Amino acid sequence: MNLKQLSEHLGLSQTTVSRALNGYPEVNETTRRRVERAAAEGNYRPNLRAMSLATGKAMAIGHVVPVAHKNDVVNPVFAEFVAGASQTYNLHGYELMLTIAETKNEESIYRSLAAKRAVDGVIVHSPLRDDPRLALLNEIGLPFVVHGRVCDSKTEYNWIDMNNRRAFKQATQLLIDLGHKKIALVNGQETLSFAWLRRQGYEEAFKDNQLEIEPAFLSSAALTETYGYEKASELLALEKSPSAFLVSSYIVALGIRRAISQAGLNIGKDISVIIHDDELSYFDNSAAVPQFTSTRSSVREAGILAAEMLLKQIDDPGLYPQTQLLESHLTIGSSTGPYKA
Amino acid sequence: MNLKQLSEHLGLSQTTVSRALNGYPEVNETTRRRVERAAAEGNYRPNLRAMSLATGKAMAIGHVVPVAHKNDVVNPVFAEFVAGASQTYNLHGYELMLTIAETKNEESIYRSLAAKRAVDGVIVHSPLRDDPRLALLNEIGLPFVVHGRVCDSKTEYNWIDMNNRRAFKQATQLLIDLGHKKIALVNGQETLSFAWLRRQGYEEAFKDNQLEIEPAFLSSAALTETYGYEKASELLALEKSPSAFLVSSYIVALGIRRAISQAGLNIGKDISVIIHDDELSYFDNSAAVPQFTSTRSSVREAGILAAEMLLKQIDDPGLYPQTQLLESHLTIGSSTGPYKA
DNA sequence: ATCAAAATCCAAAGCGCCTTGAATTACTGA
DNA sequence: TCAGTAATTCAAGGCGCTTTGGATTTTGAT
Repeated sequence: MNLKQLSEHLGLSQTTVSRALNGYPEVNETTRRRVERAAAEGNYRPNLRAMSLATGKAMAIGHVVPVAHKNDVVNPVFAEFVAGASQTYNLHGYELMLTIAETKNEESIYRSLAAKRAVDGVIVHSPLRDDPRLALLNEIGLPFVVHGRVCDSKTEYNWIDMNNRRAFKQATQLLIDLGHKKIALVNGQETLSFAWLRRQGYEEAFKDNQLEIEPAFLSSAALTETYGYEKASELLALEKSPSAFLVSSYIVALGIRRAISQAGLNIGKDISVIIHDDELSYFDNSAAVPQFTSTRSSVREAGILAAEMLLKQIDDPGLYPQTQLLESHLTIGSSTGPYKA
Repeated sequence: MNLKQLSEHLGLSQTTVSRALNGYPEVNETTRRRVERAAAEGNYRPNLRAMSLATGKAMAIGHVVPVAHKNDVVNPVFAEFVAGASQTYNLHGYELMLTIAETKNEESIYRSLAAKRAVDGVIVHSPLRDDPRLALLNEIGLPFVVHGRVCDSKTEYNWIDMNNRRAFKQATQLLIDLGHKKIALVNGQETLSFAWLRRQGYEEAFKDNQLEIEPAFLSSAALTETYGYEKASELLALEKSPSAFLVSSYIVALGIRRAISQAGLNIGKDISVIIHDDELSYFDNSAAVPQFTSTRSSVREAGILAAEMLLKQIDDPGLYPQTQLLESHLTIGSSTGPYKA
């Protein structure tokens, strides 16, 4: 069923039917209702491609998720973020176009999306400290929102981020207050800006308390369970081993927990652990007393907000770049306790 | 840069340029090269929407991922599957349109996708034992491939699945061979067909060995870490507690491991655990001696194959329904050992 | 040199929608 | 009653591409 058929069926012109359905004022209310009823009965929806062509809007948003290599880790955060964004798009009649792209192909994918007019804007995932995608997207003139921030950017741009620096400073301070000094930071890859900012928070807390950082306690890598396990095993075997771990994700913490229990130690008693909790739905850390003390921030919520921000930008291209900094909530669980010598 | 501009620039008709770029034979090789060069220089790509409208093909595939309620668990398997599928689409010039949909909205989303002509076909995720989506998609005539199988379907349809029944039968048999009789099955929701089939495999092994199933040892729920922890804690506290766990996912097994170590027991010695391993990239279980004994099957690979199957079906709508059953590999890790009284 | 066949190229129609500008009808006040 | 205005409706053009059917040029064999 297309517009032509529908309008013939109704004995009206295509113009009138189109206007009736799109809420234009210059159509009689009675007619409008008649049209709407017929459209519903015939299960009529405007052909998306024809509509797009006529209006010049793709009614789609691109999400380009980078992976380093073909079979590399897909950041588990992305599914949750996308679940949030998808909610927003559904509400506004937009589609979500997803591409998982190897980093080396990213530029050509963005260019292609723009040239093909496949999307009205994109969400940039996993920004780097100094991310070439900003310049690229500005050059090709595709509206975008970054999930995270680009630390070294000179220009303004739309972003939404969790306050990584503050979260990790706060968490470090909590550990210091508990008497810990040997605090290992098990971080994500520090070319990624979120990890870099977390490290800064960690360092600031040490500086504020005039404590020295032990370089061996700093590590960064892709956030897998194995990484957590291996790093913690290694650190716990040291003569001067850490008494606390500050960990960038729940998944990594699971590996750390494995190493700790294998070493015969007790989380929350012998060793303290604080994680950042993105509130992934299959890792529920929200019990009355959560298993992990954590800095918490819903990444699904971030997805909703990022999508809203982007749609706003698309609606009004003249808008001054929007930014939004979400605060995390430090929640005490059973994985932290006072330092024991 | 659009076709009109490009053809004017070249002093050719739009017809010729279009044909040159689309590989039609009726164009001089010299001309074709000239056109291709100019197109590359001008970074010309056909407008996707215009192309779609003209050809009647959307050049997009829909993935509708169901969640029970708005903030419910997004199956972590989906991200990995989609990463595979996306590879295939990139290769063939298709886009991936993603919707996270509450179950109650699914029907309207499929109908809308079809009526809007937004996609050429869809992948059906997380099929139920008796899934209404098959009839729906057949009714609206949208090509589809199911990731998994619908147990009670009378009609033929395209699917790709892992041999869940055989995998869990084999795993159960391994445990029985090791002397275990009290084997707990920690399964996914058994309205979902994968979980139902796994349960059947488990039951068949028991029957083959003339063993009785203890009903208290069967459980099923959404696959979260917490579920694993709580269920294992509960079972281990029983007077007659299981000596082995057969677990539907890595994530759930992490919770079980937590419960086991909290009970002061040792995995692989006091208690055996076998998991099904979807080879999620952030849970690497592929060490020389993996931490978990597992039935293994790459869900990313399944994504690649499912996408190829669907594209084939779209290319040739007359094709007889294709099916593909992937076998898993039983790999011995350090989480299993002989039964100790 | 000639003519049919093959090789190139082109003009124009059409995909399904929105939107401009004009035409028709209904309503208002004098 | 009638012009003047407001309320409805419509015809037609255009978005950027593919494709049909036809026109033109080249080629090859006689």
